[in-house]
Amino acid sequence: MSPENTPTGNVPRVKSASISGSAPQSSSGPLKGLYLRKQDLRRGIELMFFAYRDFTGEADQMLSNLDLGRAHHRVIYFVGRQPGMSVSDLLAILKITKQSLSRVLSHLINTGYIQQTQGARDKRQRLLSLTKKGEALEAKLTDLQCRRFAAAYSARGGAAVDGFVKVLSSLLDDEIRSALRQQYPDHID
Amino acid sequence: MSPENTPTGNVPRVKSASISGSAPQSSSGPLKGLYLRKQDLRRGIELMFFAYRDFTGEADQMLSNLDLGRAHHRVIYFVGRQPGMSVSDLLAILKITKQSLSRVLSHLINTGYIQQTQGARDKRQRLLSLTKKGEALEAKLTDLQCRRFAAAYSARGGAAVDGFVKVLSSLLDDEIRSALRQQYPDHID
DNA sequence: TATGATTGGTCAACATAGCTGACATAATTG
DNA sequence: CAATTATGTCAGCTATGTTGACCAATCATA
Repeated sequence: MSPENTPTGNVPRVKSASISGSAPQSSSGPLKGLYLRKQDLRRGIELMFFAYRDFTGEADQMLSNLDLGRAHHRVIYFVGRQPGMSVSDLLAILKITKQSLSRVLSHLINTGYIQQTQGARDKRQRLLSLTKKGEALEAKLTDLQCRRFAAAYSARGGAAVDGFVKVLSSLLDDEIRSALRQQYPDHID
Repeated sequence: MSPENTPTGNVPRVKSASISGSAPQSSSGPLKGLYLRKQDLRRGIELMFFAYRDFTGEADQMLSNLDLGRAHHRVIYFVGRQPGMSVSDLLAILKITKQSLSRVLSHLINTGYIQQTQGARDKRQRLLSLTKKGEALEAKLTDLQCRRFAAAYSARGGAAVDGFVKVLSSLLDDEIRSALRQQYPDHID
């Protein structure tokens, strides 16, 4: 990136999407338009990378002790969130192929974390839910991650949480954002 | 998770890390302590999952057209961010094994995206930097992701960005957070 | 009711990107 | 000189994604 190599003290900005045309002044005002500098955007990129890795790290560790991976975690998490969901519901959320899901899901069924029941209205459907064993694992994993969020939220306060949720929502693809908007009744969007 | 199955309208909270002992009241005040409900924490978990996927999606697409993957992207990104870094610097950032890095890095060197120069002070070091070709690719990829951040930041404003950065920082492992604190002069932490 | 679409599953093969373990070379450091 | 460090390499394994080709059961409808 050529503007990255501009000489000392320069503050390059991205050349798109300015909402109000007004340019930023001086520095470091908490509410000023001064958060579109290249360095601020890169900080966002890097925070997403590191935070995602740390956010998943503890759960990954616990999972590996059970010979499970992050893919299993996702299945357990979303089935626990919405028991009775169909396989195609899950595929739509995870956005992976059914062959990829099958490997993981079969294993979770064979090892007694997840059970399937035939759909009542549509007998083709295999509705997914956690077994007692699955619920116990989901609880441990989700508690781990919730604790991390609770600590971060508590440390930063409600206004920061509000901004966090708003910005994350705006980072989503439109399709996903509108899907989530329906699921969270009090979603900030 | 058993509290997940509590009957209608219940609002279970996580059982740790309350900073001020004060309990939350009523609902929906933007600044109140009412952001530690289980559903709020799960929303955070899910937003991280979806936002990270969407955030990396566009770049992944562009990379796959060049027969590169996300691992190559990380190398290109961090070398572009800090040209002249050593291999062990990069390993410390990525937290992968040198064997994993080697596969990706060798490929990037062979295909002319990255070059190595012998360290002056320590001749064992191979200092990494982007070639012109590498700079061009880094620029395209980073621009893609910066655009997404710029749009989100613009849409939500400086206060939201501030909260976003604060909460993401607090989600980090301590070790990473203190490392980042040094790199960003005006970091909110 | 016959046909076509949907839901879910399977087999096979492949790619990416992580891992461990065992070595090797060159340069630095004590 | 000996130990440590920085880097690289070979070999093999695992997890998780991908295509493509099928198949069976069920549903919806002309």
